[in-house]
Formats: sequence, C-alpha cells, structure tokens
Amino acid sequence: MADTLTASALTLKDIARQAGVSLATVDRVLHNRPGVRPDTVRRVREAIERNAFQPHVAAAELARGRARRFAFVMPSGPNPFMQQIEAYLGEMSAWLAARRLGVETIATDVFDPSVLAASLTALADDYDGVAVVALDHPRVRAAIDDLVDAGTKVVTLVSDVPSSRRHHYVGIDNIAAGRTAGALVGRLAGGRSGKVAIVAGSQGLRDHAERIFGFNQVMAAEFPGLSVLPVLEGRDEDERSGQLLTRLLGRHVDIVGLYNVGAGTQGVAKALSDRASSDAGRDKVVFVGHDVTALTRRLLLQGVMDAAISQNPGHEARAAVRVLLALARGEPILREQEKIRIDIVMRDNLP
Amino acid sequence: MADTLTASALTLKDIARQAGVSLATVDRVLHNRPGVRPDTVRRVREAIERNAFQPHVAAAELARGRARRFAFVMPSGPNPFMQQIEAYLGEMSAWLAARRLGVETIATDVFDPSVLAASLTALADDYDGVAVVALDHPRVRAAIDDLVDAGTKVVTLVSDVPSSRRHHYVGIDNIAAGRTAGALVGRLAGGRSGKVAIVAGSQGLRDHAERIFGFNQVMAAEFPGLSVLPVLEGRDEDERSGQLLTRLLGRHVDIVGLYNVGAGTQGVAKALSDRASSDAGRDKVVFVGHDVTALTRRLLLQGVMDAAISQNPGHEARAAVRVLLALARGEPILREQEKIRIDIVMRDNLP
DNA sequence: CTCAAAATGAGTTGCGTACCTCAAAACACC
DNA sequence: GGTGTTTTGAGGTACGCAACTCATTTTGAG
Repeated sequence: MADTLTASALTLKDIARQAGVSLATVDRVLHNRPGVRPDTVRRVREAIERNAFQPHVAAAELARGRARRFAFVMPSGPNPFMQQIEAYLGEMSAWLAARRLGVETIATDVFDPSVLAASLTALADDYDGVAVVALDHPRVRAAIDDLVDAGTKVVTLVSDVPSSRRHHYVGIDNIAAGRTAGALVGRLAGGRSGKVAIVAGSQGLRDHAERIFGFNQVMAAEFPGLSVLPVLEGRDEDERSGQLLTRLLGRHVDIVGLYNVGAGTQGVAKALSDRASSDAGRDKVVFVGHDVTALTRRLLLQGVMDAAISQNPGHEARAAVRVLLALARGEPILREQEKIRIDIVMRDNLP
Repeated sequence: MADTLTASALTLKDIARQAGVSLATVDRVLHNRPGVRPDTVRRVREAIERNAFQPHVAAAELARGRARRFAFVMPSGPNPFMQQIEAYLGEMSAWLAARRLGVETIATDVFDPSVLAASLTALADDYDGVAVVALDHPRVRAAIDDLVDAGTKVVTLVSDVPSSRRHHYVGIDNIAAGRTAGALVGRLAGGRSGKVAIVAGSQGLRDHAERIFGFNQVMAAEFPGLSVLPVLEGRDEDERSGQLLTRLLGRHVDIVGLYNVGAGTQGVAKALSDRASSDAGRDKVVFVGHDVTALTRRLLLQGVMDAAISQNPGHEARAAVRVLLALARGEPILREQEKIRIDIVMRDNLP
C-alpha cells in the first residue's frame, strides 16, 4: 500500500569504510583529483554505485563557501518578452538569495555577432554559468565553445546554437511551433478557402525562419483550400508591419487567415481592425500570433486574435537558472521538467 | 548595462550584532520560541527586514539533521493519470535523495470519505507534508484541518477541497478547462450547426461537474448554432461509455461535436470510428477530451481526436513536492511557477 | 526591598561536505 | 638496497545554522 522512494542516509564516511579507504581518498575520487591508483578509484566508484550514494547537496553547498554567479546575456532594446524574463528573475530573488546565487542580466546587441561574441568571452572568469539568447553565427559558436572549455556552464535561451557545445538549450522547437500555428489557422478557418498572410520580423532570424517553415509544411499538406501569400517582413516594428499588411489586405479580398510570426502585433491588429470596419460584411480573418503579453492578452479577450502560441517566459527563466545550477553542482538535469512546451493560448485558458 | 540581483552574504551573526542582541535571541525570534520581550522581537525583526536577510537554506537544512518525509495519498486502482504522477516522482529520485527527502505514495480509496479521512489522520505524526487527491466531503475536510493543526503541511492535488485549510492547491481551474473545451469544440466545428454530446464519468465528481459547467457556459453564450445534449454518465469505463455514445449517435444524425470529460476514451473513440465507417459521407465529429496518455496521443496523431485539454502530470508531481518543501522550510512559494496551466494539446504540439 | 520568573548572553555541539596539510606507506627504478 | 615518486591515511578547519545548556541580568509582583 505504501511505496517508498529514496532514503539514502549514507555519508562519505560510510562509503570510505565500505571501500576500505580513507575519507581523503573518496574525496579525491569524487572530485577527480589526481593521486589515486586506478584500481582504488574503481573500488570507490563501486561502493558509490552499490549504495546509490548521493552527496548531500546542502552540505556540499555549505562547504564550498563561495557563492555561485550566473549571467543572463539578453538583447538590449525594449523587447517585452525579454522584459518578462527579467521580471521573473526578479520574482525569484528571495529564492536565489536563500541559495546564495547571484544572477546578473547583461544587455548586449545580440544581433551583432562580434559584439555578442566579445560580451561572452569577457564573462569566462567571473561567472560559473551563462545563459545567452544567442545568434547562430560561427563567431558566436566559437565564443560559446571557449566558455565551455574554460569550465563555464552554458545554456542557450529562446534561440539555440545547435552546432556549439552548449550544455543545454532552454526554448521551444520553433518548427513545431510554426506547424501548430498552421494547424490552428487552418482549423479555425473552418473550411473556408482563400489566402493566408504571414507577417514576420525577418526571414534571416533562425526562429522566425523555422516557424515559417513549419507553418508552410502544414498548410501545404493539410489545407489545400488555403494558399499562402509571400512573407511580409515587418522587422518586428508596429508601423511597418501595419502598413505592409494594410496594403496586402487591399490587394487581396479573399484573405481568411493571418500568421504573425514575431512582434509588431500592435500594427498588425490595427491593420486588421481597419479592414473589419471598412467592410463589415466580410468574415473575420483568423489571426494567430505569438506570446502572451498585455497586448495579445487584450486582443484575445476582444476576439481580434484567435490564438497565441506561447513559450512561458517565466518557465524559461526558472528553467535556465535551475539547469545552470544543476550543471554547476554536477547534479542530473530533470529533462522533463526543463523542457519548454509549446502552449496554445486562447481566450478561455489565458494564464 | 549589467543589472544585479541578490547578494545577501549576511549571516545570523551580523543580524545579532545589528540588533544588539546575541545569536541565541535571534534564533529564538526566528523560530518563534518563547522568552523574548516584544520590544526585542521587534528590534530583531527590523534588523532582518532592513538587510533583507535570508537564512542560508543549505546551512539550515544541514543543521536540522532530520530528513523530511512527504506522503502522496492517491487513488488505488489503475488510473493512468495517477500512474504518470507516480512515474514522475520516480524520475525525481536522485533529486530527492540529494536533498534527503523521503516521498512515499499511499494508495487509498479516495472515493470513500471515511476511508480517505482515516488514511489522512493516520499520517499526522509520521510526515512533514501530505499531498492528497481529495474528495470534497465534510469528513475529509475535517481530516485535512486536523493535519494542518498538527503542523503537517497539506497540499491538495488535482482535485481541491477549497473549504479546508489546506496550504495550497496544485491543479487546474476545471471550470476554465471546460470553457476551453467548449471554445475548441465550437471553433473547430467551423460554423456548422447541430448537436453536441458530452460523456462524463459522473456528474457527482466535482472536477467533472465543473468542467461540464464551463463547457455549457461557452456553448450557450457563443455558439447558438450548437445545442448540447444531456450528459452521458459513463463512469469512466470504456465499455459503458462506448455503448451510451453509440446509442446516442444512432438517435441523432446531426451530432457535430463531442466532449469527453473524463476517462473511458477507448470506448468513446470506438463508438466514433464505428459511426464514421458506417456512414463515410458525413463530416467528422469534432472530438475534444482530456489528458495526454498513450491512447489520446495516438488518437490525436490519427486525427480521430482533435484536441486534448491537459494538465501536465509531471509538473503537478514536481510542483507538489516543491510546494511541500517550501512550506516545510518556511520559504515563500513561487506562485507563478507552481500554477498549473491548462494546456491545449493538438497534433503538432504534442509533448 | 526581596524573591521568583522572565529575558538574555555566552557558549557548545553537530550536521556532511570541501579543501587543505603533512607524514607514512607503497611502489618503481636503477 | 637505496632513491625518488606516487599513493594513501589521518587529521584539521571552515561553512551557517539549529538546538541546546547554563549562568547572568532584568523585570515585576508582593
């Protein structure tokens, strides 16, 4: 009736006794310090395995004395998503303080590879771990690899550099996010046929390109009645996005769906509502976008927007900290916990 | 350019010095032990506030010596959702062991108030915290309150007892979940009009009743073209659910949507596919259900099911442990982190 | 003013690990 | 067999706090 998990009350002393060595030797093995015969190492390792020994994390943390420092390297400039991440880090401050963790956010031009790479390189000696919103560029990759070689733990945040040796990526699969957006636009259009517009920041951004790729995949395969128009590049700016979309809506009377890949949501929404008021007879355009912000929340409630694909920024911030901490401590990572889900947010499940 | 969070390197000794008292007095104040004049308490508290002092959790944990024990009281019998929760607790075993946390799952007939209440009462002295899948019944509420009075931390899991004095509820808002299901059925039906069926375990279960309530709310308010049929009570059994639904589908040719509130998914899916093959000409019935299991995953991929409303069982298990731990330590709870979201899972964002 | 009770100071011990030193033992090599 | 090197043991200190004891001071009631 009762099923028990865990109970390791063993200490290093017990392991030492079982392996027939002294505490000092166990310590040497545990921290890969030199001066232990291979055979002895094996004996100690076996004793550890046999008892499923887990160092007491509290004792270890207390003994090392030195506080750990993590850096979050994020885009400068006003980006609501990044601001949310910063805000959630702030909410963790008591949690962080109780563990003597120092977290600093460092604003940088993440779109300039040289600047970003230089920022990263400068961190090597001062931080135990770095979370970075990374541009996928050879120079950035090299900087990340250098950090890893220096013993710093590195996590990519939101945007990955898969070819680097970063320890972990905290973010979503953007192709799957695009596919999800496609399925939503298609299904919510409810059998109508017509054209579908895409507004993106730039197709040069890896995450945007991947989302568009996934979106087109689904549209082509499953919604033959819908044809996708060429991508509008709004540079994540409200005005530009709005103007481009207004022009497009004027040229095509049969647009039934819209996928807004990045920011610029304000402009996109304006363009849509302008059209709606100029011609009240037409069916509403299905509008799917990304991220839950104050604006998208309002648009969802008003019914202007039909769904938002979201990656929970709070979860990302906390996951990044937890992963860095686990890496620094040599603890295993709870993969399932740290995996960022693709959330579909509609009016009734707004968080 | 760099924004720093946290850095409290103060210790109790510093607080004692600032307050002009000894370590012992600070300790008395911190742990609400008697024998300190109110005025002195105030001085100490002020020093703590002023410095935003946070006890070092590692040191505190180490010093108290005693390991903490938590109990998870869950339904006996084969319930895939509960099995998933248990599985995720198992995956945490290394994490738990490193913190000297003992977690035990206790199977009980949670549907019998007396049995459940007795199970709970028996736990008071042995556990520091209890997570319970609770039936909302006066006797259960009393048992929970007794536990709380005895100093045990109590968290309700999946199903809440709002009138009790439990410290926290880990689970979703089932009314909002039902609303979300309603919006999905309505929107995915794409303007068709007709009837909508509901299959539930029992309307006596609080969570099922709340979901149905939310579902009906949305249907009535927003989809006048859809009329909801009386609820079928399948008792979460495959066969019964399937039979009831088959009969209903036979009586009403114009059913366009189906909401499966609880389990019995296998039977529901069978009834749907039987109808589909017997009359290929008809439009597919929009099928929305709950939870991501091996079965619902397959149905989503096959297109039989259109969406699943899900509460991440892994998240619930971990959140329950974290909340109990924070409560036991007297740490603040990260509300945002522990809040369980209502996930909409469709084919392309399957986790 | 006296005496008991309350409040406080001073101190100790121990938690389990990291990190360090120094000496002793085991070993390899010539 | 002696040398130098590698490996190991023994032990200590420190980390910040919980929990405790005991002596001393302060307080309030009579």
